[in-house]
Amino acid sequence: MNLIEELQWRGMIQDIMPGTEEQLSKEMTAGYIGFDPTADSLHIGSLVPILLLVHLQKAGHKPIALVGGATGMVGDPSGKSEERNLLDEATLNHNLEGVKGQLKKFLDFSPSLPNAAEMVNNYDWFKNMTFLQFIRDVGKHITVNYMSAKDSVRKRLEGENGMSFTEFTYQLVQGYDFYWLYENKNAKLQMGGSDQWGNITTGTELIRRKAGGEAFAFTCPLVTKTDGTKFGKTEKGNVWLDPARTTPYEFYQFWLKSSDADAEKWIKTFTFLGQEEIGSLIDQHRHQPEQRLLQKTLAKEITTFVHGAEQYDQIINTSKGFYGGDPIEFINTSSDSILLGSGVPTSAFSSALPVDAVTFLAESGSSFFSSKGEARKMIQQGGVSINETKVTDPKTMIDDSYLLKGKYILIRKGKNFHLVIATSPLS
RNA sequence: GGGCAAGUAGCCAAGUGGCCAACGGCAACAGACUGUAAAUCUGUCCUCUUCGGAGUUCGGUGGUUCGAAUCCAUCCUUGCCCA
Repeated sequence: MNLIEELQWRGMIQDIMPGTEEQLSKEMTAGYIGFDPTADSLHIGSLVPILLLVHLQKAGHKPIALVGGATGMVGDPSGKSEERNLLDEATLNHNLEGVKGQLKKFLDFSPSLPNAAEMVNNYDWFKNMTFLQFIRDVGKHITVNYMSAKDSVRKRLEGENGMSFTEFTYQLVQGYDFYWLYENKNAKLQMGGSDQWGNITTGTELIRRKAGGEAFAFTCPLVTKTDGTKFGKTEKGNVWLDPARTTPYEFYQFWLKSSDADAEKWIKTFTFLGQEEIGSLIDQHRHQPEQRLLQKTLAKEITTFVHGAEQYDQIINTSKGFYGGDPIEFINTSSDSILLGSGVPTSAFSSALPVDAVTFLAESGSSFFSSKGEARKMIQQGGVSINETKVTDPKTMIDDSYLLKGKYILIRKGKNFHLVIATSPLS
């Protein structure tokens, strides 16, 4: 199975330019993907592009990860119905560093490799480019008619919000990236999410017209959930790759909670397991869905890939402790480092016990209960347990007798476990 | 610069003088059912609350009125058309 066939099987190819497969089987090819520095960490939406680069490298080709120091200053209109706000330079630089640091973990940059991965920043070739230079050397080759025909542009022209010249220019800026990499790094392939197709083809067009060369591209479908809601969100927001933003434990739990239908799709896309193995996993899962074998495997593979095997072991231990048996028992018998190490959501309670349950929850420092009113409502709806006992009366008093190991209290909102550390218990 | 249209809660979107914290849908959270699924049904969903209420909203500001998201003036933003 060649690279394209494999990616197709994994459901990672949406559009592909004719000749791409031939190019890839002909010679070692450098291919790139751009990452936007819209935040200082990538989130799991960027995982698919990262995996594309990894697959590319595994197949013997050279992956180039481009961070958009220049394009990030402009703002990609693709998939956006409104004009984007520009980031200031300090934020941009901060984000760039964060994103670069993460990308480094996933690819092999060893200089000894013939197909060593490379990281570039398009700011490097744009910083000295003048406006006049750009419109003479680049803009001249592409017609406005061509640019306007792109979906990302057309939708905005037809829509109610219009589009600034800056965003209109974006595809040309990105197109020039491809051209530059083609000329300087011999990059003949660009990949990206399917929303990037329009921008990508502007690049190949530019290469054709300006350099008389031929370049290739394919895109991957955007990851969706079967129920149509947005992928990659939890109660607390985006799922990030940065353990400081989304703890490995929460990361693992995100995948573990995926639905059967999603798990079947995602295990192909997000893991490196082979066709046969996945086939048999799906088969087993269908016979015994309650085992959640697919979800467990999916979560294990991705968590290991992103956070490492050691973290995974710790998480699995914690997860089993909380969900498998008796959480109270687990807390009582585990060391602090095991309890806290992998990142079960925790918070510190700072007032003195005893207090009533509502106040306790509201002041637990937890993002799960933002106010007394909310805590009360949750209790009244039957959504709160303290130390695994459902709280039904908002006036329940929480005192020292609730403390586990003299300092912990286990709160549960819905199915989320949450550890509160009482720091100043009444004695 | 001129003409027309629009700006409502996280998003979409009703309301066009009092019954409006504002119909409905989506998303989100919780409950039941389950497999830490999905689907379905139920509740919550501006903020705070001693659950009795209290406070702040409908682009901004001023006005008319007993009373405005709704009327008037003006400003801002956006789109379309004309110059």
